Amino acid sequence: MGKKPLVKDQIREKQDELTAAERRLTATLLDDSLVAGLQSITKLAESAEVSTPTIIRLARKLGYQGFPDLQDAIREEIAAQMKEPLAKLETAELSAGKDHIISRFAEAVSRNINRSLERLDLEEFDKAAALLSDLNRRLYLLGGRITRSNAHYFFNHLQIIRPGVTQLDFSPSVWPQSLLDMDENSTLIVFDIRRYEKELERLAKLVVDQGANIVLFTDQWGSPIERYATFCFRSMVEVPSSWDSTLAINFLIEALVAEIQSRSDSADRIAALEDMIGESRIFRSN
Amino acid sequence: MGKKPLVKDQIREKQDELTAAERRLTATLLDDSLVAGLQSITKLAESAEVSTPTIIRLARKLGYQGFPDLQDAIREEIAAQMKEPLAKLETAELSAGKDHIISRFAEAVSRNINRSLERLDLEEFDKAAALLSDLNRRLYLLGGRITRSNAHYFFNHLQIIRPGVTQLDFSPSVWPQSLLDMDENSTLIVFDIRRYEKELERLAKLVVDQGANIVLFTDQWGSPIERYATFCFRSMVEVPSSWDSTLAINFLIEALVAEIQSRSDSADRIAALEDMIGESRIFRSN
DNA sequence: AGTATTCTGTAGATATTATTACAGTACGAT
DNA sequence: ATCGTACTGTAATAATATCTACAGAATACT
Repeated sequence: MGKKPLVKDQIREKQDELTAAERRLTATLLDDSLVAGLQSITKLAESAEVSTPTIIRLARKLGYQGFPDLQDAIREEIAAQMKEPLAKLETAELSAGKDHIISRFAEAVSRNINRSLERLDLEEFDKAAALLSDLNRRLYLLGGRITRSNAHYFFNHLQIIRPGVTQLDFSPSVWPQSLLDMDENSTLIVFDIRRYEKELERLAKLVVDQGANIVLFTDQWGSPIERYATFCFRSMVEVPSSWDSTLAINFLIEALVAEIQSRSDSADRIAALEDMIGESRIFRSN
Repeated sequence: MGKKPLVKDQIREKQDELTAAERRLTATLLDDSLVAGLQSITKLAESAEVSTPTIIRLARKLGYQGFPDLQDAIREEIAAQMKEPLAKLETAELSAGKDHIISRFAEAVSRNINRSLERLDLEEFDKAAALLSDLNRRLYLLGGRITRSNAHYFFNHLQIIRPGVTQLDFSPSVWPQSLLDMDENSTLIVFDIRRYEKELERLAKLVVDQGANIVLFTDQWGSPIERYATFCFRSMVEVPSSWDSTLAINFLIEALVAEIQSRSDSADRIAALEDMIGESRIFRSN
């Protein structure tokens, strides 16, 4: 069985060979992500302001036997879309926005988070959260050229939630100092997406040799560090940009922060911090 | 007209008063985000392995006149969901995952990005992108306690794409030095979500007084800095966590990076940078 | 302008679907 | 065990949808 083409695409493709009434019809359909096509042929005819035979003729032009046949295809397509955690943008940005970067970007991001979540093993997530919540373990964070921001974001939160969290400097020259401390009671959280950085891999090896665990965040292709990692989270990163998107990675970070927070009852800790911030603010303001 | 309840919720609500066959039916429906309900009553009956009258009886129990009436409701509901750029997760994580943090988080994030994009004015986005692409202007970035990571992420990319980009230190004590340079040819990109930070606001005022522009990224409620900002992007940040989610903000950052990149033809610049990185890597690796 | 061609809709035939009435079945209570 | 109640499906009927045939309208081409 060959893969069926999407009705949406079929319509776009044949747009040129369509007649006026048929275009009125396809406009109504596309306007609505095809949902309008799930009504009865009569109702659809009314809302598109064409006659019912026009609808049947279109269905045949697209290669279907009749209207119910087309309807089945549409229903399947919509069902497939609904299954996705985050559906494509496509029809959302109406009028001028169709080809806007925001529109294309949203579509890609949806796909990325979708696919990333599909692959995500919830048990692994929970175990990783447990590991990172363990107050007997020290945490170290490290990112690459781009992902250092993500590492920092994670660090920023972890540091507030629990003690024993250290962010490694981006410069390898100062790593050795922290490296000394990493043992079997340590966990290194490392971010490495393409282009994978040699220095990170070398550090990972050293760290594992000293008995520490590694939690890795990488892209869909997987960093070489995977072989050293106890937990590995792959996220999709491709977007219509010269740059990769770390949004799916950020999603995981934020979800982990929420989970770790709820595991380590850190209400006291945060309250204390808030106090300190409050005081220092009073101190610094006029 | 009162707002109609969602079919999905109606089903869940009445779950207790449903009979065995009816439950079989609702299981089939919910399993499929209700899409199965858009088939003919006959087909639906087959796939749920109940008789057609059972379907009608369920429709009546839910308060509809008959099957077509229920179908209309379902279609509307699905149409509404399809209109959202990013649909809710809900049904996606089947099995054990329903109440998992990942599931709830994904739903919240969908809503956040959805709403944020709905509000987003594409023209404003384009104008902001143009402003940030203007090589005659210097850019300064600054974030708050949490958002400094976002600022850093943006900085990280901007710095590669174009010259004249500076990240302000998080500590207000060293601001004055950069402040001296900010004039009508400067743009300050500032991130400020709740709890809005007084220091940022004061800086914003000073900066505007000196003639610089401000591009602000804030949350749905809006930072006090809005009054000083030339461009202001509000994003939804609430998630089931003790922390706010900056994912919608990151979305904007990444989209802006893509757009700015494509405007400022920075291929040469990046190639040069890649060279430098390559060399320094060779240098550092044995 | 006239003719050929294509497009589109009307109306009725056909097929399918939704509904109803009723009967059988399962199950719990007395 | 028997009765009663509630559940479920079968089969016939009513309603509706789909499709076909045909004819009028629009368009393109001499």
